[in-house]
Amino acid sequence: MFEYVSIRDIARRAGVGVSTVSRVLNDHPETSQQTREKVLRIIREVNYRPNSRARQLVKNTAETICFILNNRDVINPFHSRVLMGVARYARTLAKNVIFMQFDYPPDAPPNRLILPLVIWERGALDGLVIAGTNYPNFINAVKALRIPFVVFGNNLFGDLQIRDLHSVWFDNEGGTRKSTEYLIELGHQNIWCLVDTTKPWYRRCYDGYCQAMEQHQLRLHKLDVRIEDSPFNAGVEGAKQFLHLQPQLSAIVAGDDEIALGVLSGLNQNGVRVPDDVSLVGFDDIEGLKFVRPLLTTVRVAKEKIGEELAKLLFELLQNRDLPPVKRTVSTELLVRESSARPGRGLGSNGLSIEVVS
Amino acid sequence: MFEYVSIRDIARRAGVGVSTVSRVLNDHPETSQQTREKVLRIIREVNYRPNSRARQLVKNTAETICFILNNRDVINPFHSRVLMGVARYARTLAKNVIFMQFDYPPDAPPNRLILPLVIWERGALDGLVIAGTNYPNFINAVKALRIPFVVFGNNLFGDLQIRDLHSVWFDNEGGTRKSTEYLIELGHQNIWCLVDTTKPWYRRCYDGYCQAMEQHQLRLHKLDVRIEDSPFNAGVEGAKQFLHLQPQLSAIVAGDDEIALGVLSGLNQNGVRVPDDVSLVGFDDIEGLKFVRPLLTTVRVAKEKIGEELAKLLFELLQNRDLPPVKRTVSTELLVRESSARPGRGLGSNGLSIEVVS
DNA sequence: AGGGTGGCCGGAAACGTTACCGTTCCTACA
DNA sequence: TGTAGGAACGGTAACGTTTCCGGCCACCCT
Repeated sequence: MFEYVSIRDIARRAGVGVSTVSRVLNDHPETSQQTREKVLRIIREVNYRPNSRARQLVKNTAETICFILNNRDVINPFHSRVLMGVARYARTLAKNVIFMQFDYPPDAPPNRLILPLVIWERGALDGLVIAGTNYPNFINAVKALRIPFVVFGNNLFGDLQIRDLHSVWFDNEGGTRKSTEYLIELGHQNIWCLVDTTKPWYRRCYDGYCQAMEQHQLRLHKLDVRIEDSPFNAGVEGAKQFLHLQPQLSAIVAGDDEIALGVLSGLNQNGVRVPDDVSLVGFDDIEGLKFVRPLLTTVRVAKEKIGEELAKLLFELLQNRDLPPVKRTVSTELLVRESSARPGRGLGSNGLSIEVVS
Repeated sequence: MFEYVSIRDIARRAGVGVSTVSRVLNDHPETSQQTREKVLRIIREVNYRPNSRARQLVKNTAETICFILNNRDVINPFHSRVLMGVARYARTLAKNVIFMQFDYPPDAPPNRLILPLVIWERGALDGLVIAGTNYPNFINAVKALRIPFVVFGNNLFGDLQIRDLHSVWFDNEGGTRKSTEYLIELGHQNIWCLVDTTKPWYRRCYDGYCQAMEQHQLRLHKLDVRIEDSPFNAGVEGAKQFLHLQPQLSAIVAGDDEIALGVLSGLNQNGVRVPDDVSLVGFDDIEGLKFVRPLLTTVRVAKEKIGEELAKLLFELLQNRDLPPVKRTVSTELLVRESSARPGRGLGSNGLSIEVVS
């Protein structure tokens, strides 16, 4: 190795006690100006850097949280933004963020779930941000460890008591309601919603769609598909079914942007033009779609803000362990672009393309 | 708080010494079968979980590395794959990965750089994976701390002595050489390379292109642009200049996929068809391009593999601090899709579309 | 002059482990 | 029977901090 200089060395060289050095390091007021300066000088001279592990041991804090991405084999653009939000917020508080990916079977009982070591052990973590796709068993297993945690709500499966959790959501329902209302205001009536209602998040989309339609006393049209792997492919498949419904069908609300892209692709291949023949709206505002024409009208989710709120809530919880469970929602914003237009042919997109920027 | 059970409690309850409990916990052989079982039973009964901080303190290891993403305000799809590779590899060794984003001015002297606390302090980290865009000052500042580190090489600026670093690269030069050679084999001769040679990584692309061209004694054509923010826009601009060169120009090698998309967009807008009029190849194989037609011929980079190699190299270095500096390169692979074809009109892409899958 | 007060500081216990070292006890072998 | 040796285990000193407690001294007030 190489020479390790500890607080005791500093104390010796400065001719003071270790507690004095500690006080200087931690900006405690009960030190005289000159001792403080002397100590600081020595510290700089020998390039002393305190050992955080020892401090954490005695202060019983890790200064670290864990962002755990469950049941995902990649960090998709959505979650990478969320992670960034968490990391950024944590940094303002000089806390660290451990990133961890973890897979677990949804049906294993909580006490049989083998959690990552860093979670199971004591002291490595102050708290946990649970992201990715999640099921009750994992949440309950973490709960049993009595470690403070917050959950990203939208991709949560099962019948958890949300009111017992600290969670952050984006407003899936409100967003889809907004996009549906926008279509209605454009003059569309025959609006279809393409979702997979076995997934709670798509289900909430559908609920938002229903609210808007019912308020305007329009008939509900649902195309309910099973999305296993690729939402894009589901969209392509959906488009095929929509072909039979043309031209009565005049607009489509897709559960997310990937589905919408599938629909777009499927319709294009069959000569149906968007938005001339059919209007299309998505959800999420995923990145990397600036190359696709027509530009997709969608609902923007402030992804980084979600991460920020997750971290903020967790640190609030760490400050006050008795904080009553709270569900926070990050609002969404309609982004009108090129894939939507008034019904009735010939009305191209150009005249209507308005970009809303926050 | 709530009751904290320590190794001493276990020892007391089991009627053994603390060292015996420790031996059981760490699978040391010098324990009898029955003591071991008794201790384990008590541990389960009271749900004891060892405190990792204390262990780390005495063993002088953090079991943790840090993935630091420098000078990026988002985790782009490329780096999210790299991070995933690092996290996955670390997990096989039961190590943790701290994720951190950090910005620094390229021109600040190393000793004036204020590093993140977790790096500067002792004990929080065993080593460092340096990713994102980097400059010599940061590397030197980390070097001065004597903390083991590895660097993702491709986005490195400046005249660092690479031979003094542990670094992992993907083969930018070889990849572009391959894609250029492929175009040459298709029959193209008038091939242009669109890059920004002030950036080392694009420079390496250009070098690869040159190697292929020179080997076949073809004339070099470089369109050298300055890319400040958006490679896509640079591509669009580049396309405009290419218009004047048509129809002599028959193929374009773009520095990366984003540039290529800009070129594609720019050419399309001006009625030049890809690949019928001009062939186009990119670099990186970025995700989310499955929606763009024609599908882009490009060079695939095994992004997750890069992360894996970074982590692997770092842990090797932690095992053996005297490991001589090594530069490892992850190979690339040509991905022939739809944006490239034989020169001479009318030859559409369909007949030539071959997907190479690893 | 004596006592009270407050600023400053040093000693040492604690945090929860691991690792070293020494002790005990049992077995095997001369 | 005596002893060597090894298995099993307990005590305790570390690891490098923070914090509590008590002591010293200077100063001020009565």
